[in-house]
Amino acid sequence: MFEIIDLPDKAALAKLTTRYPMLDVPALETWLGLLRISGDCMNDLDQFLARHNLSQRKFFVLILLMRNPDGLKVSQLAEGTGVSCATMTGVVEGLLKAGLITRETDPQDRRAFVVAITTNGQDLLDQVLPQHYTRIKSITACLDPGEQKQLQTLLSKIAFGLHETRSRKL
Amino acid sequence: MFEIIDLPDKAALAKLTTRYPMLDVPALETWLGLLRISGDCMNDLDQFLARHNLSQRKFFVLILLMRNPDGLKVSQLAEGTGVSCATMTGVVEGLLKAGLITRETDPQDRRAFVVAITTNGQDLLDQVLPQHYTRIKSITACLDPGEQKQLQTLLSKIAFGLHETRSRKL
DNA sequence: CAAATATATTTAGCTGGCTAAATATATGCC
DNA sequence: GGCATATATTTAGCCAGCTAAATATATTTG
Repeated sequence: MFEIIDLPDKAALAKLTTRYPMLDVPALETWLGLLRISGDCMNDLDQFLARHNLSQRKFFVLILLMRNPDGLKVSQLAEGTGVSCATMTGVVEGLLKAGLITRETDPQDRRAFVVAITTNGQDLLDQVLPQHYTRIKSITACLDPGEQKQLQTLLSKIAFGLHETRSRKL
Repeated sequence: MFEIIDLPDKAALAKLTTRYPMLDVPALETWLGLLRISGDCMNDLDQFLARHNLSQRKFFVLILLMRNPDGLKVSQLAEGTGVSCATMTGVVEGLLKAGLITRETDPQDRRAFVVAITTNGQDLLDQVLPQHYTRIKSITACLDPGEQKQLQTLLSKIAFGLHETRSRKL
C-alpha cells in the first residue's frame, strides 16, 4: 500500500528542485495527493471489510457473483477482479470454507468450475453493502454533485495522461 | 491492489439501487473512479520501479535517506514509510545486499542501528528520480495549473469526508 | 541501585499476492 | 480420428506484508 507519511515540506522540495531541475513541484504535489488520499480510502475499505471477515478480493468476488446469479468460472472471477487464476483459486477456497459460495463442475466444460453465491453469501452482502454504500455516501458528502462531476473529469484526464505516458514508454 | 475491472454498468447500478435504496450512484461512481485511477497510477509506479529493481518501499526508504544524510534508525524508516519495524528489517536487508545503504550501530543507543545511503544508492536515485519526475510531469500534463489546484482541493474534501466518516464510526 | 517499564530490533509463523510448471480437457486442423 | 495447440485450474515455491514473541539495551522510579 502507498503510504508515505513523511512527505517532503516546501524547503525539502526546493532543495530537490536544484538537484533535479525537471521536477515540477505542483505536478508532484498533485500526484502525491492523489495517491495519498486514495491510499487512505483503500486502507479504510480494508478495515471496514475486515470487520466482516472479508478482504477486498473476497468482497468483489461476492459482488460479481451477485450480479451473475448463474455463476461464473474461476477464470472469469480472476479476470473480473484483476488477479491471476492461481490467486483466485485461493480466494475461492476461502469463500467456500466460509460457506459463502458453491463450486460445481461446469456441465459445458469439464475443465472448468462454476462458482455461485449461496444464500449465506447473499445474506452477508445484504448486511455489508448497505453499510458500505452509506459510508461511501458519507465520504463523498463534502462534494456537491457539480464537484463530483468535476472530480471525475479531472481524474479521467489523469487516466488519459497515464495512458499517454505509458504509450510514450517513458 | 484495488483493481476492479468489471465495473457495474448503468443497468446493473439501477438494479442495485432497488435492492439497496441508500446507494447513491454518483457517490459510488466518484469513489470507484478515484480508487480505480489511483490504482492504475500505483501499478504504473510499481512497474516503473521494478525496471530498476526497486519496490515502492525501497524507493521511499532511499528518498528518506537522501533527505537525511546523517542516517535514520530502522524505526524512523518504518514510521516514515508506514510499515512495521519487522517489515523494515526485511527492506533494509534487501537494500544492504544491493549495496545501496549502510547499517551501523548507533553510538548514542546501542539498541539501535543507523541506516544511511551509500554513493551507489545516491547514484541510483540520480538515475531513477529524473525519470520518475519526468513521468509524473507527463502524467499530470493534461491538467493546467488551475485544474491541478482544483483536483487537490477536491481530494482534500474527500480526505475530510473520510476523516468525518471514521470519527462517526460508520 | 535494582526492579519495572519502555524502546529498538529481529525472529517465527501467518496471509495473500505472484509466476512457472503440471494436469486435464477442448478445439482446430490435417 | 488423431495430433498440436489452446484453455481452465491447481500446485509449488517465492516475495513482502503483517502480528506476536524474543532479545537487548535504556530509562524511570521506589
